[in-house]
Amino acid sequence: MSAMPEKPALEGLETKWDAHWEQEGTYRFDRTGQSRDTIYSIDTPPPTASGSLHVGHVFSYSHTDVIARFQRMRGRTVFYPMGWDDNGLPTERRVQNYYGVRVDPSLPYDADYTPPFDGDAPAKAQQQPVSRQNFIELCERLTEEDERKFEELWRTLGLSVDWSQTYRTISSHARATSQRAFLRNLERGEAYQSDAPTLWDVTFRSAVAQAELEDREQPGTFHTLLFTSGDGDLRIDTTRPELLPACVAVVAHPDDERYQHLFGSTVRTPVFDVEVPFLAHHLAQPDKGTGVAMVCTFGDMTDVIWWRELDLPARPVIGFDGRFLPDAPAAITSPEGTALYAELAGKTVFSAKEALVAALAAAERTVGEPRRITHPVKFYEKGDKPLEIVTTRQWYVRNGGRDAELRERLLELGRGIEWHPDHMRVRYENWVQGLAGDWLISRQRFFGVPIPVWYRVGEDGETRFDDVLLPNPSQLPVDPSTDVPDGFEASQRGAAGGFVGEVDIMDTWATSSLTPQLAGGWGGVDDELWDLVAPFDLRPQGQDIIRTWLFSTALRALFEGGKAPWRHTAISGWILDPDRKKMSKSKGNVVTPLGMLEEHGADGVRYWALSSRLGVDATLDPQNPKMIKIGRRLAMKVLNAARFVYQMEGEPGEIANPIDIDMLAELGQVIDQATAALERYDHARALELTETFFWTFCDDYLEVVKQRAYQGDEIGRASAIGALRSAIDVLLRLLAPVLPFATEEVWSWTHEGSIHVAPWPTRSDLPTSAGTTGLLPAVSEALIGIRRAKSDAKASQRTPVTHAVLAAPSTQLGLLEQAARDLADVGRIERLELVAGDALEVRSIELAPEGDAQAQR
RNA sequence: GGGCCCGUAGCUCAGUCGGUCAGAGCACCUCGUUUACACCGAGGGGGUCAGCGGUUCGAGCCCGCUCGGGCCCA
Repeated sequence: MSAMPEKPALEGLETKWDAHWEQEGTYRFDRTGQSRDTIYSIDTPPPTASGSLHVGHVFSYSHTDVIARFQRMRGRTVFYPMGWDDNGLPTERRVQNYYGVRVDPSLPYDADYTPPFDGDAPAKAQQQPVSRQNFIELCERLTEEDERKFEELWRTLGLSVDWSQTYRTISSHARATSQRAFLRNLERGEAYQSDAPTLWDVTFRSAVAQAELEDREQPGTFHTLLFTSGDGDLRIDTTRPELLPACVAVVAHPDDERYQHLFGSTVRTPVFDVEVPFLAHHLAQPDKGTGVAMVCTFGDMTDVIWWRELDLPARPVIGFDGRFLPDAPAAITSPEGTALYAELAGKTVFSAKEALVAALAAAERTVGEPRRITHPVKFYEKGDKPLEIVTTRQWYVRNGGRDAELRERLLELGRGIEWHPDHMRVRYENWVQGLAGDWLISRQRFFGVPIPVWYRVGEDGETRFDDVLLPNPSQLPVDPSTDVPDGFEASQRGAAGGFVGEVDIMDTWATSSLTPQLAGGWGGVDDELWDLVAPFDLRPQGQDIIRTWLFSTALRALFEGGKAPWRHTAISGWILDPDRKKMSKSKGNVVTPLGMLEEHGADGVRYWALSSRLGVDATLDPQNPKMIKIGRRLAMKVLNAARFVYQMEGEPGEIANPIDIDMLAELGQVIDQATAALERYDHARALELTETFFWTFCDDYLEVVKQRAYQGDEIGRASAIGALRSAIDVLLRLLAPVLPFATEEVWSWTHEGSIHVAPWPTRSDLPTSAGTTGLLPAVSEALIGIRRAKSDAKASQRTPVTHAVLAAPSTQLGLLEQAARDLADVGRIERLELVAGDALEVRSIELAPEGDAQAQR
């Protein structure tokens, strides 16, 4: 116990109690003697280490913490680890720019490597090539600093994380786990490689998955091209005339009256003069342009569908760099066509379009002027050039996109999870039902978890991609670009009869989808732990990553264990600025969370976050953070009210006074309702109930019994003090998950041990089992009447009253008589008369003459 | 084009099972410097529950349509 201060304050509580909790191991996860049922496990989102934490993080992580604290107080051993996502593009870029290096996977590891710069790399520095392993080590070094800052912020916010349970997505452990899971997917046929048209970012020169796409409205131009058909010129509108050399067919809708006679015939492309079939397909839109579309390999995903379903040849023209390939497709045979293609070779899409439009115009194979339009174009979410589609060999993981049975199992899994709020399940279901293909997990980047395979090289020197060489599990993690498969020598790398390593890495989600496994010691790392924590109780996360993180985690769990990775998922909303815009760095409306915590205090900030229900967006005006101020006021009130109660002298005794009993009975209801709300993950409701009662407790009950607690007879005092202390002890515990600092401070004045491991209150903690009678509400109402009478008379609330008449309906009259003495005391009423009436009201009030009022002071 | 969420006081939001639900806080106005609290307290005014129609004895709540806002997918 610590001494009760004369004037309690919120300042400094964060530092004081964080250090104390760390020292005492208050939030330490101790598995001794635990079973799965006694543990509450949380699959915490690992924030991106190289990013910065913003108020949205503070918001949603507070939602998680309140549940962790509630479960801990209910007696569960809480497994609440924290991860850092330091694997991925943001980290890759930051490390490149910080140290002035870039990965070259062909380089050997250098154990004594020193980077050319250390945070002072000039903007346009020539980046020094380093091996992947060296790059990973630099990443680990740099992100350690970020992670320390993050941890500090989380500690200031009061997250009850066990800081000895942290993991990093680029660590050796994470790479090994990620590779192990991939190899198991491969073994079971859930992962496979395939040569297929792939969405491709030409800037990053990497394949992109469906989950990473976004549509952006872009200006475009419609050109009308003239093909040659059996009945002469055939008009075809296109926004991508430059793909004409890649044209493999033209299509119209099977019901389109205009083209019935042409289905099954062939047409010739303008200028390149290639013969292509005129086919029917239901995806052709009759109302778009002339209703005929040219099919090119590949302009968009519809081309891919046509190509696949109509069994068309591939005539690719765009290379990995986004430029036209050097050689024309073999179908172009005319001298004019060949010559024209030679002009396009090596050009960017943009330049090729200009050149081809000019050539078409010169040949008079266009009609009218180009029409400017705006249309949605697919982009990589981190990219700034439209995606192209190129055919490449990639690795995929099955996800139900091409398998109805698997899709149904995923939907079933989703139905087995309790979603908070429930309607978020629909977003998951929409995503699963909308999947267009399997999950492309290979990335042509350098930093990340390598795909752990090698390929045999034939005696002819050709790589046999179908002859995959796997590491043995004890080797993990491996980097195939430097490690050597069993049975080979390093010298055989790339040699005939030898091997080559896969250079691609995995999509970051291929690692992030394993956060339960990473945190829980899956895969032989710590089997005992895994059995204790999996499946996890809770996955908290943002609504924006249901289609990525939540979905991919569910998928991996389905493959590994056949069931959902968690029992509950709690989805937090966005933070919006006062204009209802989502806060983001690019809009410049981001508030730094640490500054906010320092200015207003953690309890106030938490109150703001916890006033919002799950799944609901919250607004925050950084200039005027009303809710934070209200939370701060509540925390301050807690300090003052508790101090007032605890400093009353006298021993608590039997709860004998009717109003004391009724106050506790009301509190009993609050306990039940708040507990039920938290059990259904409705922290906002629990807070609202508790807070409302707390203010009534302070403003009305406390005022009413104050006099008796100080100067009443022994029985009256003992009853008041007993009721006050019981109530405060309960209220503090109800508020502890929301206001961990203020409540711990107060608790420490009169209790040993932390409030955060004290038992969650129940009705049986109360020194009375009586039901509510309506006395406390009646007293509140009477009190408001008395106060209003004084207010109307423009008198101070302290003004003595010589005589007051209070009318009440018979039901309340009997109750009020039980509290008449206390009411008279708080109103300073010399003679309080209770009479029957229709409504509870003050009939008359006689204030003492001014002189007497002065005398009171 | 399809799906989901939202629309309640000037603002931010609650409203559980259809029946004391027209609510809270903030803001505003008035009063008060009280031995827990001026980082304060007390009191007060303020709403056509987006609109229209339906179900019902009864609708903020259930159903349909319309309007407006947001998000996701195509």
